[in-house]
Amino acid sequence: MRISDKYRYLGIKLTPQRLAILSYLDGNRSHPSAEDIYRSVRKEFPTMSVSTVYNTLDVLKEKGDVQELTIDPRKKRYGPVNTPHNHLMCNKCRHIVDINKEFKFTLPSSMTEGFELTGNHVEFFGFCSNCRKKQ
Amino acid sequence: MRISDKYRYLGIKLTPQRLAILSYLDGNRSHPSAEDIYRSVRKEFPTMSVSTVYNTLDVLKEKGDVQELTIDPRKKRYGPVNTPHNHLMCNKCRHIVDINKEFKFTLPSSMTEGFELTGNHVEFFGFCSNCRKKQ
DNA sequence: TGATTGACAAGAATTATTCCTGGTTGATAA
DNA sequence: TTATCAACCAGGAATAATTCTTGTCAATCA
Repeated sequence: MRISDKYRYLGIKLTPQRLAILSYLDGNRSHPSAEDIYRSVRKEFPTMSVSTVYNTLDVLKEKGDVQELTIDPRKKRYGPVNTPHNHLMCNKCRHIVDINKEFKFTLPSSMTEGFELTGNHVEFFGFCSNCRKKQ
Repeated sequence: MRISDKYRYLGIKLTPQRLAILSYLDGNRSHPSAEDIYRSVRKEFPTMSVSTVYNTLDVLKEKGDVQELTIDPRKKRYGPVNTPHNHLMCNKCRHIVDINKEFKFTLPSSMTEGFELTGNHVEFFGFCSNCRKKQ
């Protein structure tokens, strides 16, 4: 099902704002924050407000079309679905390295409590070469 | 190296407050927030302030003795190192299920950019049985 | 003893996010 | 076509978590 059909089916409008955010995220590997998205989409829609960005991201996330990433403990970051988002973060300086590798695990259904799994995210942590020196 | 020796070696004081937080987290599987830790440790140290909790957690984290967890996008949560913290979260209602399974894998050193790895965290996401009904 | 430094408490300031309100739009049905 | 209704959105206020700042204290060391 195409996404526009899906939204029509759900009785939800795929408004220009929503499309703009979706297309900004499509293929985007930079894990932007809401603020980043706001700044970019605002060029096209100067009247758009931050709350609309948050609202929209929530809607798209609920529909499974956008991923909320939890790499950065300070703020939420977002990305398209269907791209692996695995990261390695330094405990000290928060430097983040992308791990371009996909991990496929399955969980025994006894553990999933009826969830429909849509993806996973593996976060490695440790100390980067700079911070290793004095720990 | 014992932790007290390590801290002496680093020229850092393992103060009563720091010890209290360390021991509160030791073996703790409830992924408490800074607030939770504050409320608990305050019983023993009534004068302790929230900023001390945050400072202390930062120090302990930098030293690799405490893990900052990113399960909950609303606030930071903390846990002892060396315990697996894997989760399954609903994209819609944010319901979180603990996955009591340990995933052990390594990364090829070509990907780690000189990091010293100390752990990992696997987060599964999807839709819980309630939210599956209307997506 | 005096100076230096790390640690701490308290509260102010900041920042990301959510909430609220009122107006607008677009689809639907009379 | 027009009325109705719900979804949508902008703007800004409110909230909650976290960080920053400042003054004080205690331990360490010259």
